[in-house]
Amino acid sequence: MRVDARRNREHLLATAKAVIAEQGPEASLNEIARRAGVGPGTLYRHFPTRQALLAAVFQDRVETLCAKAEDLLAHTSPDEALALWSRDVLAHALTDGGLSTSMTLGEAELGFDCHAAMRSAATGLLARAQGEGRTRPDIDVEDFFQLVTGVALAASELPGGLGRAEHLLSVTLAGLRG
Amino acid sequence: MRVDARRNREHLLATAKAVIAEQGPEASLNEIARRAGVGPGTLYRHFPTRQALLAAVFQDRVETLCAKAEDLLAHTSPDEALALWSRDVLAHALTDGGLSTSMTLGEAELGFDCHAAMRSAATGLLARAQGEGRTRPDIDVEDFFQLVTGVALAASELPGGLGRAEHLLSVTLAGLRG
DNA sequence: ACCTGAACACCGTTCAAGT
DNA sequence: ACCTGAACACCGTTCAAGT
Repeated sequence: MRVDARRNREHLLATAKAVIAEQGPEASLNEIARRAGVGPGTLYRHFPTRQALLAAVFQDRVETLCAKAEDLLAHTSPDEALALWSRDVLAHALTDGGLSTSMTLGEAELGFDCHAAMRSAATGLLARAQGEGRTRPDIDVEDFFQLVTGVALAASELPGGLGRAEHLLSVTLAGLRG
Repeated sequence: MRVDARRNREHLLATAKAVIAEQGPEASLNEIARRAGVGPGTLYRHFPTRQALLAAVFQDRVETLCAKAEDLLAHTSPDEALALWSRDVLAHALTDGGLSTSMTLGEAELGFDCHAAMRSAATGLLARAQGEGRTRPDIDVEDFFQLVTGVALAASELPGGLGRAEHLLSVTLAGLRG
């Protein structure tokens, strides 16, 4: 990779993070390129699809969430771990519409498959909560994610912020216990 | 209202219903006008905003939902009425992305305020379920709607259809009972 | 090898000109 | 009074031409 290419990529990514923080994940790609002082073709060269760009933008946060899952798995009781991680996922989801992108991301992008990473982090927490804790056994990882995603999507449409979202999440978590 | 204006309006509405059934609520307004054989200005004259158009398109279904609520209020037990109505709302939501529009609709459009209508229908069902039934008292109508909307939004992003959505809803309803 | 930016087909929206 | 459709400023996306 040529030096100017590498520099372009980094600058595009930094610009994308800023613009997406301002305008959300639907931000105009042309504007990102414009602000980065680069032609639209250059953006497409580095990030062939919007999803590829979003994966790169959110990668850090998803990795942090996965690390947090490992940590909770090792140091917290089954039910509490699941509840705490759900809240973290919710907070991530409410920041720049991060979840819908991280969750929906189907295929590996840039050697980093957000969907699989989140799924495997959640699988451990959920299985333990179902074995040693009080979580209903007829729930799978996909159900769990859809419920948390649902609360996040609904809460992001109406005002109320994280506080309201956490209230809704507490209802959902109660449902998961039966 | 002139006869040609009235005819244009009706034809636009019918065309909009068809196009939205095909492409969802984000369908191109220009295309709706084009298919109706009318200039875009004419569509804007009759429906000044997209929300106004969507309100007209979904009005029948929202009215049906409200009538159903009245019915359940009169003829079904508190808990069952709330559960059955939730399922109806969910089914509506999964058809052409109907819910997000009906729910988010803030102000009166065409003398028909979807949001208020749905809210008042739900208020009766929820209050009764909290008084005579087993529903948690710390839930208000807005919470209830957000939770159902959340399940609908999440279920509409991933495959699985109404069946999967009903499974998720059952978890949420369990949560509403504490 | 990589960047460039004009170009294409769209979008929502407006508004002068018509009837 | 109502309709018309060209026009405007955008959008995502592509690709020949440059360096």
